Amino acid sequence: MNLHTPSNTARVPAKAARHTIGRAATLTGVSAKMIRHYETIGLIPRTNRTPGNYRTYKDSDLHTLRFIQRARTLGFSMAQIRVLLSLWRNRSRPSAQVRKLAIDHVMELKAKIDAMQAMVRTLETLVQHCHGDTRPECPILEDLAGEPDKVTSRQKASR
Amino acid sequence: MNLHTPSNTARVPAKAARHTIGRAATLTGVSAKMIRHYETIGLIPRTNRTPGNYRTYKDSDLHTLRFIQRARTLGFSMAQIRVLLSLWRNRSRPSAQVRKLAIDHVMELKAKIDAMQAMVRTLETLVQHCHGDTRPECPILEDLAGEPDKVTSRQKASR
DNA sequence: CTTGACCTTCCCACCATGTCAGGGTTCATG
DNA sequence: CATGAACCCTGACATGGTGGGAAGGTCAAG
Repeated sequence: MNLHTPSNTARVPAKAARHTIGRAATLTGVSAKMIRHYETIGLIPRTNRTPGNYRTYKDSDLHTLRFIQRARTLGFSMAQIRVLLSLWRNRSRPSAQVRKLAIDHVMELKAKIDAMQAMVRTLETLVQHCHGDTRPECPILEDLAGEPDKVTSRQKASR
Repeated sequence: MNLHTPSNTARVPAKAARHTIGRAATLTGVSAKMIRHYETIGLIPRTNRTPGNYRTYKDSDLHTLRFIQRARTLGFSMAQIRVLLSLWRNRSRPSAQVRKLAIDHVMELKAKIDAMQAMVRTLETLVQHCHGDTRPECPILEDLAGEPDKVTSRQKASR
């Protein structure tokens, strides 16, 4: 380990620690595959390489990777993260821009949540009315088949 | 229109109505593109063709397509729909099977909803604490950057 | 016969991630 | 110094569900 740092540990300020992609992956929670991918799509800059063509990452690179990982955890898309990164790096960004981006994302999330909740409501109604035994009658299939439909009336109301 | 049916309308029982893929698409809400796709992946059988190699759809085919469309609306995956279709066609299915499939799907949906709601909670907290003006200070970016983090404490609790 | 609307097949793109193959590098140990 | 394990490199292909487009065939109406 410590690929190219002098084995000298006490004298050097340890700032220049460099890591291979595998170490960067375990240290940041971003898989090596994804790190390479982010590089090819230009989300992160190309890093230095060793003479043997291995990518090397310094601590500030890890910081960026953790930023990306955290943003993914919050559900931001790559496109949004690209913007977030540039705002992060821009010391004079207006926080309103960041805030707007986050609010837009929250609205997207809420829209998706609403859509899925509507599905859940319909499905739960159907499930409630299905015997769930060995008999073939099944309101779920009847609903999907668009049959006269005594049960849900396709839940046009109550949305 | 009515590509190959005799223009005779009164005598023929009108059962044998056949439609081109475009008509099938507008009548079912499934795009022509998707109808072809469903055929190639074996979700629906290959239909008859006209002498000019056009696909033709009869009313029962439209019924199947509407079934698929409705199932997509409810968020079922292609794999699940494949099963649902076979259960639908099997007159002696036990309704328990259908019910279980629906319940599993509901659980998947709820898990996704929960995950997204967690994102929303975190983001809304961050948004609340962001001034959103011309100043660069921004708790959102600070959180993403993993800074000491006075605001959310990454919301470890309250899950 | 021409025109325009429709159809055919085939290929590419998205998004984020994983997997696999075939080969090269690094480094500790023998 | 040589070897082997662990790691890295690139590149290709898959996922799921959908859209887009190119290049060409078919149909019906004018």
